[in-house]
Amino acid sequence: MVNYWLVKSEPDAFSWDEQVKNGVEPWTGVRNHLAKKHLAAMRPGDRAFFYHSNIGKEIVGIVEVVREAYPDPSAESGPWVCVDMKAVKPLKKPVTLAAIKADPRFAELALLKYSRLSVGPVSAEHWKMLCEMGGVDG
DNA sequence: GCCAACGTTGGC
DNA sequence: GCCAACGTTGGC
Repeated sequence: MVNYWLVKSEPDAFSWDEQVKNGVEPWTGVRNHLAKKHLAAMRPGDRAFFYHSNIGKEIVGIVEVVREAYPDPSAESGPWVCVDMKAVKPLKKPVTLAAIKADPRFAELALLKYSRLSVGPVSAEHWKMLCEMGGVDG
């Protein structure tokens, strides 16, 4: 069973271009308990949208989880975890936040419902719709 | 255990 | 630069 997710990054801190260039990258720095719960639920093979927050405000690519949650080396203390992500492919056409908001079918999407959550689930239906909007196959 | 104050995130 | 949402902290 493959699950789908959406992860946010400020491109100033870590961008899709860097993800592509580096290949496999640890997804670190999550300091929110709900987001951490989502990280811990990820399994190798799960896929996630890579979203640029603040600058761009659009989904720019698809990544795949290659290593399940392990202790976040960037955390000095606490129970924080990270996963390793691998770039799969960019969207042919980035899907903007404005475009997502304009479609009422996305009202329940975690990205909209919990705007400050940096890691959230995406339903299979939403995944398919967003891939179509982005011009790629899931 | 409640709640006000404060900090951070992220959209606008 | 502002503000809303939300998490955290600290006084009581």
